[in-house]
Amino acid sequence: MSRRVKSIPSMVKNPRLVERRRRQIVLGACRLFIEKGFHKTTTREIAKACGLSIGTMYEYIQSKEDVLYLVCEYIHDELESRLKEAVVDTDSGRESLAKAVAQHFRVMGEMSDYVLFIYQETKSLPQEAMRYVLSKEEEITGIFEKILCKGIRDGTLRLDPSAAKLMAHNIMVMGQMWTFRRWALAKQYSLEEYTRYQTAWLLHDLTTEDTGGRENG
Amino acid sequence: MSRRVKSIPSMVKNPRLVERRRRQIVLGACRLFIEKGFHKTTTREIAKACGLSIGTMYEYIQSKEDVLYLVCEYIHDELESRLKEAVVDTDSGRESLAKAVAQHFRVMGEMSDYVLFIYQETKSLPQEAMRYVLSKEEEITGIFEKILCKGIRDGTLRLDPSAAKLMAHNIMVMGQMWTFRRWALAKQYSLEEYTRYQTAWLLHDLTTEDTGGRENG
Amino acid sequence: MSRRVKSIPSMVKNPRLVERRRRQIVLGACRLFIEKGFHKTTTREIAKACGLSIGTMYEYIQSKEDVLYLVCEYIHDELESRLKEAVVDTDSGRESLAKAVAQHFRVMGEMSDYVLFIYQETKSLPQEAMRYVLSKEEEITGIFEKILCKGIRDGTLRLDPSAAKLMAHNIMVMGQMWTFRRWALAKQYSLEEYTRYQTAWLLHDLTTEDTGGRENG
Amino acid sequence: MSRRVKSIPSMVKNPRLVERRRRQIVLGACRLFIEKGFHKTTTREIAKACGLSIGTMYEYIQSKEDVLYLVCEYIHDELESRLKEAVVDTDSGRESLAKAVAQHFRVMGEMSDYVLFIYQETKSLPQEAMRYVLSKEEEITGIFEKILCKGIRDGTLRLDPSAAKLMAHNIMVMGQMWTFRRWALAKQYSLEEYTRYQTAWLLHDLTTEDTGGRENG
DNA sequence: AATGAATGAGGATTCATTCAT
DNA sequence: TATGAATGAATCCTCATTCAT
Repeated sequence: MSRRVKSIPSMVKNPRLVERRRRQIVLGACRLFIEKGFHKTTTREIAKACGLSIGTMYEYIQSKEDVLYLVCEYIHDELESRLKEAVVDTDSGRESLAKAVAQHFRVMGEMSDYVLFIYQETKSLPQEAMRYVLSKEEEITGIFEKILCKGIRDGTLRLDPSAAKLMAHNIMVMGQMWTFRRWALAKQYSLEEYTRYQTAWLLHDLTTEDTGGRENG
Repeated sequence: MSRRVKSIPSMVKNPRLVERRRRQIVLGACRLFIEKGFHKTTTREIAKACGLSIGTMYEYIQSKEDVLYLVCEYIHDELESRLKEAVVDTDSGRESLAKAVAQHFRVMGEMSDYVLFIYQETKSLPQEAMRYVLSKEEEITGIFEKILCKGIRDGTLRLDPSAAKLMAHNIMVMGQMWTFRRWALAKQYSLEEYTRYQTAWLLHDLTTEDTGGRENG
Repeated sequence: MSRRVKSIPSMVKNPRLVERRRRQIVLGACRLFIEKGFHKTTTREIAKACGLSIGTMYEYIQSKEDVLYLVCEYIHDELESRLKEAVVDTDSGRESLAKAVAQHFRVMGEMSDYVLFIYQETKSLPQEAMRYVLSKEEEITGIFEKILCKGIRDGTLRLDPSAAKLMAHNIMVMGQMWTFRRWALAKQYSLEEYTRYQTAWLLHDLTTEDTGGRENG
Repeated sequence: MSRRVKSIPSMVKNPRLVERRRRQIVLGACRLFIEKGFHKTTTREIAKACGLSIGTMYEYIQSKEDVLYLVCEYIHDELESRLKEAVVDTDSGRESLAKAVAQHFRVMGEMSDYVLFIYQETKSLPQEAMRYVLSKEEEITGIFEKILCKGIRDGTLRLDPSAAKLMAHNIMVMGQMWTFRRWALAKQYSLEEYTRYQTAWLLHDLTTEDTGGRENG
């Protein structure tokens, strides 16, 4: 929940302008990074893509890695806000989960390339920036965790509370999986089918009695 | 099952030697790639790590990307053979699945770094090599698919046959997930707990009646 | 004696303002140049150090080299005026020399960093500016030359008149030497000892009979 | 006396070759540095001047500053060895001094540009390298100090022993002075006249009775 | 087969200076 | 007058690959 964003220093003072230019940079870079990957994209290409001169671009960032960070941050923000759209506090846990999962799959379908990119390039971030990006990922996962806990409390979901976090991660991955296995999955399933199967599995299980680590122990 | 390995040309004729040298290269490079990533590792470093001179190394490969390919291939072979160890044809589908899943989680736990690497750097392969690596991934997934189908046939597993492939992918990802979410999961779960929860979920579901895409449709 | 200062054009008309701003620039830049050297100091840093915006600063100069020139000029002016403080026309040559030399050493001790800077960066000036700075150096040397000539005329100093200019340079260098050899000299001598030894040598020689180029010829 | 040269790492293993190439680099760079100064010389220019490709050059150095160091080292070595040529152990202190001073002035006359360069660019060296270069300068100064001490011991020179080091520095500077004040001195004196006057002054003083710091104390 | 020196295109970044506001 | 955002040529350095020995 902490809004402590790693802030990147800029030579330019006007914060409004900084924000606008950085948005330009992010949008330009994002497209390129997804197309060619971070390492194979040159700073010159980024500058061109965002309509700034190389010098101007460097007024708003300190290094190419900063651009990567900005892009990751942007994608995560986008993912988070779009997921939150679907979460309404008045719903029951089960309803809330169903909606959130549906939205999650929808967003993953739409932002497929972005999520794949995050998966592949987060590791290229410097330490600190990476930590921030990962914490953001955890935060988003936390949305599902909270919903699951609510469902446990209001009795609409059946789940060992100590497995709630794990299940939240499972849900996250189940959505993201479309992005990094699409090359194989799409041969047989449409996104809709995929979503339907996965959702069914998920909700069926969470609605059925007796789950969670005791059978195999 | 296609053994059509993309073969990399070598200047050296003696195939025995080629194989030995390439093994050297793979082992040296693998360590470096995992430590620093493909792009941040230089060919000089690889040569040093595998105890060959730069010149000699280039007698056995044509480009740095070839090394990446060799490493990916090596990892996949390793993964596949270790998974296959646990698969015995005489078991029932359910037994076979239980064993394969257990082994899968075990291997993922042990080869964590390797799998993460595959996730992050496959994209850096040139087209053709990437296709091969992906086909290999599909092949491994196929092992689970086959087990699932067997279980469906012999009645020990309950699953919509058209969801078998999807479930196979789910199993694959569930194992790999430990590699790319360990940073978050390990805060709360040990690998053993993780394995237990996930396995339980999986098998519980596949043993329970009525799964697969109808509820939500 | 020539007051033909190379004048640097300014966009600003008000000469009072120009002078004030340039003083700001010189003081800010001087500190930075001494700390980091001319080349490693950026115009942005200079602007910041003198409390002006980059744009404003450039209203008062035409190039970074202009700043260097202004700083050199400032240092030379400072050196000259402080040296002249100690020169009184009514003294005999010998007395005058003793006082001037003492003051010279004192000033060199105090302005050590400045003098060192002049030694190291004058060469970075453009042709014309360099010529001016050198002429200024000659002018200061001229002060000693005049004193020596006076001493020759009034009989209080013994020196081949044709060696007067050379001896003036020697005196100059003897003072400046503390600035560029302090790293070695200060290990063994304090500034006071240094001054005493050097002054003694100098005056002893100029008071003794028969010096100057005949013995060795 | 310590021959502990700061050794610069090279990618190339053959030490003979390293030495040869570095000599090329030094000679090429030296000329350029003297012409244009260190900062205004680009690495490409250096590479061209020494007949190596930029890549090859960087096999033998690690940074542009390394080249500066090599050049400074080269100049100092040259200066030292040429000065030592003139020093013979069997001479008396006085004779030895006369010869050394003469040689010193001769060398300074010939290597004028080199010495000036050392004066102006030593400061651009990184810490450690600078320390080495300065220690070398002290070492050369030590040659004169030893001669002076010898002269004091054998009675051929009259000098307060505690001023010996200072006088050694004076001699060094007196020679170098031609390099950084030639622009003014040469207007009136030829190098020969200059040498004659300075030598006379120096030796006259050291041969006369009673010098050194007591008169003014 | 093995070696490692040579190559140079290409990349990230800096910074003096300009100019519209 | 003052400002500071914009510019892009210029710079140092890296590194995959080649090829003579």
